[in-house]
Amino acid sequence: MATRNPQQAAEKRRLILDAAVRVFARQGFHTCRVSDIADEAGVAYGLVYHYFRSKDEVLDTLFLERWDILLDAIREVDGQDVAAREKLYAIASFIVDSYRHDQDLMKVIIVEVTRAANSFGRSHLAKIREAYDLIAAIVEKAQASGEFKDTVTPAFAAMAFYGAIEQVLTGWIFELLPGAPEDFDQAKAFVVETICGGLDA
Amino acid sequence: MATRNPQQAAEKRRLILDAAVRVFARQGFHTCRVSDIADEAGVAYGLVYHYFRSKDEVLDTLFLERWDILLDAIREVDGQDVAAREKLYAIASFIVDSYRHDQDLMKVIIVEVTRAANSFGRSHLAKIREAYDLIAAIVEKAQASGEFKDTVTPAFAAMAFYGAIEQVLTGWIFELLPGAPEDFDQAKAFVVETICGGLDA
Amino acid sequence: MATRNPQQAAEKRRLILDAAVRVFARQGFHTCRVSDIADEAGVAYGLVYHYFRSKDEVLDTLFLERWDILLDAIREVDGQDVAAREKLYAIASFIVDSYRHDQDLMKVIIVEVTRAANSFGRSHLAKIREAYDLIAAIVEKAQASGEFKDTVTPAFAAMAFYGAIEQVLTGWIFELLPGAPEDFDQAKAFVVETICGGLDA
Amino acid sequence: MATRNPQQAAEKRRLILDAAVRVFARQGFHTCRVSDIADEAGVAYGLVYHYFRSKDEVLDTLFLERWDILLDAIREVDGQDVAAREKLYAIASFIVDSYRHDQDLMKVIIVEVTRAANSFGRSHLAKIREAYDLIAAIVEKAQASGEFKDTVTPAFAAMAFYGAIEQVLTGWIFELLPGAPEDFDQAKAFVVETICGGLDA
DNA sequence: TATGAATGAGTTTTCATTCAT
DNA sequence: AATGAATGAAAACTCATTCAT
Repeated sequence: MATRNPQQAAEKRRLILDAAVRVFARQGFHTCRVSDIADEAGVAYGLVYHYFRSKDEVLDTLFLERWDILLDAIREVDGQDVAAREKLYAIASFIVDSYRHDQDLMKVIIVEVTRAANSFGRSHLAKIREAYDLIAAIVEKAQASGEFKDTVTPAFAAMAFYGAIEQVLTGWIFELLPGAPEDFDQAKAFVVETICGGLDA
Repeated sequence: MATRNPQQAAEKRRLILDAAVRVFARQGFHTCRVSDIADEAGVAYGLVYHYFRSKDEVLDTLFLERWDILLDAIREVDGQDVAAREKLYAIASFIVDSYRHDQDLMKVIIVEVTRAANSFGRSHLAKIREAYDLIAAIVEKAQASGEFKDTVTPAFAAMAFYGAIEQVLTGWIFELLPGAPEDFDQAKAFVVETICGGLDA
Repeated sequence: MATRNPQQAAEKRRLILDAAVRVFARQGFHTCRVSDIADEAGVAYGLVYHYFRSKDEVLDTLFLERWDILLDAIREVDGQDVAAREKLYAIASFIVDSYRHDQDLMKVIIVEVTRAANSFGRSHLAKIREAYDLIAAIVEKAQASGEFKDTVTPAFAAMAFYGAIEQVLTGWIFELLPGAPEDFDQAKAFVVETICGGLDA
Repeated sequence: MATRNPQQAAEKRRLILDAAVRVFARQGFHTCRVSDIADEAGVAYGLVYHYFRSKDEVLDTLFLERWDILLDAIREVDGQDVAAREKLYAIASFIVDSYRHDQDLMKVIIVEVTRAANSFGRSHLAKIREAYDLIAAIVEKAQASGEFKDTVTPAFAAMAFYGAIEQVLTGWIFELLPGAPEDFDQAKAFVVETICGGLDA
């Protein structure tokens, strides 16, 4: 058989990545075997190792692809000339929509990386932290401009904001919160309403 | 007396549990070996299996011991006749103090159970949820009494509140947030300030 | 508590042996644990080791007790002045009655010792062989006296005779043959009828 | 070609099975380790698990391969238009020749499966029983035709016949009976002579 | 005699990774 | 690029036996 062209090769790589998302979401990273990924992708066992150095690298790739998109989104939001509350809404919106659009992928990223700081997330801590820092910077500027009170540190506020969102996604993932389509948009508003507006009457 | 007294036996069991906390915190549950626990406790390998059916059961025990204390604390707080904001402060306070008092134990519970819903936490989801539900009930009553706005659902507010705290602890655990002694008390106030008071000026 | 008298001590030992029979019959020698025996006997774990050097010795004891009785029975039968056919009937009868009287014990002896020549029976091969030899001697004398044909060697005839009986017991044990009370006496006659009379019309 | 050819793969599998026979015969199934099989076969540890799900499955495979051949042989014998006595001779002959041809394999099958009804044979009881039933059917037809007396039930006669043969093989295996080459053919005749002709003069 | 806690050696199985084709 | 056979390290768990009381 003639050598496939680069385009086709890239497609196989993608095929494996997409299969990995489904398998990781279904079985968990540690519970699945490399052969499960190959089977799901419909390719030979060894091909996974042709495109990736290790099982870890598959997850690394998935995480980095997505997280860089998130970081870009946050940076873009930050660059806009809108209120901080708007910015936080846009970020929450982006994350929630990411989940709505590809639940498996976000489940994998949150469950296997972001909330697995002791195992997998460890090596991505710096990358994950970038998101927190970007959010903190938004808060900091809002405090400087007087839009936000300065009763809490920006770093703390960023953690509270991100923690709230991630907890909500986790709630959906493990069916602790109702996750019907309409709940997604509601959640965006709720997060901002809670963090910015507060619960107090 | 025909046998070692129960007191001594219980002490060995405790010895193993305490050693496990240190080992799990240091190496992670999945990365450590049962022999690491035995070595840390200074007992023979087999004794771990004399007191616990499996490595899992050791972690189960640690989690349940602590989580039941947390649930009791929340229930007690809820029973008091104080403002909801006070209650949330008391809960945040309890959790933060738990961390201050035994960082290893809380690290293990959060990293290996609470945030590992896909592996270990799966079997404890119902138990974990109890905490969310208790907090939600506090919010619900506060909304009914007019102390809290009813712009968000109680379940959502509970997740945001708990998610914010856990994220802060995670920040301390992985050194993403300053965790000096004075930061602990500050954090208690910050959480409530953020969730109840909101960031808006 | 005052020291038990020898009588009582012997009783405890018996208690353990009898419990072991039930446990070995139910779970098999290799599958059961020493603690199962102790539990079944209602004594402490360590007491088994007070009376027996090892788990093996418990089975050894059970086997030797019974097998010596069998050897004595065969010798006694052989000593009587009756036809060889009568002798073989008496031996078959003794073995079948042993099974009828204590199915668990005979199951253990056959399944765990006699038919486990590769593991446990290995060390008792000489003892087991004594039975074959005694039977062979009976056959040999019968051939010499003209009661039996000398078309087969005595050793062979003994193996065929014993093998037939043991196979029948095995059939009962594993429910491959009907084992109702009336089948026991029938079997005694069948064995002799087959081995001595032959199947040919 | 993209992969080792199937022929080679099958050969490795066979290599492992043949090595297992030698190891099981020499050390016994329970006493040997999987690594012993791999070493004997000259392959890597893991390859055993590439071809077989477990150590048990290796023995399962050996047993079923051989036992199905035995069942086929019995069925073929039964299909021939010869006297029942001839049929029983042919069966005894087949079993004895099986032993002569591959002593290790037959030792393993008898010692580890057929006579280990409490452990391994348990799961093969139905399969083992098929042999008894086929033999019983032969006896039954012979009784119907008048070739055999009907003094014993066919099921019983089958057990006596098979038990006698197996006991003889066991005698060879454990050197309780002389197992010189000439003894093999003699044994075939002896079994039939004993079971069909009887010992009585 | 009696108890049961304490010991630790031993083995199956899993599965990521490598490699010959 | 593609295949899947081959490799072997790693660890949980079991349980017979010992021993302090």
